Amino acid sequence: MLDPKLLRNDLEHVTAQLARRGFTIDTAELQSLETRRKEIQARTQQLQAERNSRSKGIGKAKAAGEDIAPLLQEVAGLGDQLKAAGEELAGLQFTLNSILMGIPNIPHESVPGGKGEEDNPEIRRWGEPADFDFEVKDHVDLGEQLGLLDFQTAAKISGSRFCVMQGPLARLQRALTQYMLDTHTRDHGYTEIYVPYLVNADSLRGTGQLPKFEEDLFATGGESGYYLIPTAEVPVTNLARGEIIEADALPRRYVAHTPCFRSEAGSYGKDTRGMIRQHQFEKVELVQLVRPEDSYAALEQLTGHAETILQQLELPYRVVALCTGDIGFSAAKTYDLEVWLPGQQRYREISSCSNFEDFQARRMQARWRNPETGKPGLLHTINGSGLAVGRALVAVMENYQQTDGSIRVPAILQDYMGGIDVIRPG
RNA sequence: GGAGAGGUGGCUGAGUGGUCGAAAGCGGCGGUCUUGAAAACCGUUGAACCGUAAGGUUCCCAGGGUUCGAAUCCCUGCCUCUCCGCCA
Repeated sequence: MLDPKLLRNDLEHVTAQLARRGFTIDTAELQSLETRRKEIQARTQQLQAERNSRSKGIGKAKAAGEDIAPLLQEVAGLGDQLKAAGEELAGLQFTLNSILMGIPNIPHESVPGGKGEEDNPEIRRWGEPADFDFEVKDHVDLGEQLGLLDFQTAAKISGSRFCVMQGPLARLQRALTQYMLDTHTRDHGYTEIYVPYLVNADSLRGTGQLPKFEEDLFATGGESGYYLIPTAEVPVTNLARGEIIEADALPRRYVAHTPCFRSEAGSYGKDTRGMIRQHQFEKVELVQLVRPEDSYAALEQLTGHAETILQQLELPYRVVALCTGDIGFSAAKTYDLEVWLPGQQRYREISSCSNFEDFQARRMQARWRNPETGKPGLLHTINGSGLAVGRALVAVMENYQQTDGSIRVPAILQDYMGGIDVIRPG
C-alpha cells in the first residue's frame, strides 16, 4: 500500500510514477472522495467531542446531586447525528481503502522502462551453456526414461500440473533443498524458520496477494477459510505483522523451505509440459526485514546469496532487471535470476528477488523503533527465492545429462546423496 | 469433542458504567552519585489520525448492541490457558 499522505499531497507525482508501469488512477474520483472524507471526518470528530464533553458534564452534575433531566434533553438528537456521520465516514473510508489496496507499488527510479518481459535488460551473465555432442533431452524425457518422474500417475492422483518422483530423483530434490538451507544458514547468516502452509486472509493482504489476486490462490473450503501459501514470503514476512521491532534486532534474515501452491489460473497453455509450472512445488525462500536506508543494499546482497547457489551448482545463468511493465504488484524493484535450460535452449526464471520498500510493511503495519527519533517507523521488506527447488532440479537434470540418459550429481550435492554420483535408469 | 477460566501499554498485572489512555511493578530512555559500572535515588516512557500550534478524535482481542456516557454491561466471532476424552 502506498502512503495515503503521498496520495493526498502529491497525487500528480504518484500518478506520473505509476504511469511508468502502465497503471492509471482516477484522480478526479480520488480527490472528490478525499475532500468528502476530510469534511465528514471533521464533522464526526466535532460531534464526538461534543458528546464527550456533554457526557462528562452529566457525570459531574449527577455526582453533585443535581437534576440531570434537562441536560439529557439537550443531547437528545446528538446520538442520531453522530451515528449518521459515523456511518458515512466508515463508508467513505472503506471505499478509499479499497482503492488504495488496489494501487501497485511505485517502481524505484532505477527500474528500466518497458512494456513486458522482452524489455527486461540483462544485468550480467555467469557461466557458459555447455556444448553437448549429442542430442539433448528435456527433463521430462530424461525423468521418464529413468523411470523416476511420472506425470500420468500424478494426473490420476490429482490432475494436471502435478508430478510424482521417486528414488534418487526424489532424493536429489531433497538434497538440493538441504544444500540450499545449509548454505544460507551457515554462510549467509539466515535463520531457518518453519511456518504454517495454510494462512489467513490478513496475511495475504499484508504481502499483497489479496485482494487483487485471489484467483491465483488455492483456498480451503468450509468454515476455516484458509489459503494455501503461494510462497513462503507470505507466512515469513507476516511474522512482523503488527509488530514493532527494536533497532538492534535488525536486520532479520529468514530462510524457509516450504511447498508452494498456485492455481496458475490464466496460464492455460503456458508451460504445460514438464515441471516448470506446477500447482505444487518446493521452494527455499529468503526474506529480510531491514531498516529503510539499508533495503537496496540488502536487495543486492540477497540476490547475490541466491546467485551463490547457482554458481556452486555450476549452472549457467543470467540476471535481468524487471522493467516497469513486468514488475510485480507489490515490488519497487526486482531482479530475476534465469538459469540456462538446454532442453528449452533458453534461460528460464529460477529466482525472483524484490525490494518492496515499505509497501508490504504499511499493509501489515510491520515497524521498527528508530533510535534517532524514538518513534516507530515502517520497515522495508525484501525477499527472493534461494532457489525454486523444482526448477533447480529441472536445471540440474538438463545441464548434467549424459549421452546415455543418465544424470551426473553436481559435486556440491554428492555428500547429500549418500555417495550416489550418477543417477542411472533402474 | 465435553467442562471451565481468561484476553488491558514492550512485558507482568490492577481496574466500582462517569476527570481512565488506563494503578503498580519490570524493562527502555535521561539524570544524580561513581574513576567506570552495578546498586540506590529522581525524572521520563503506548500507537494512529486531523492541526503551523493550542488542541481535538480514535484505539484496553475483533465486530455488533445497550447507554447521555463502555476497558467495565449484553451478543457473536477469533485466540490463549486449565481439566477430562481422543489422537499423528
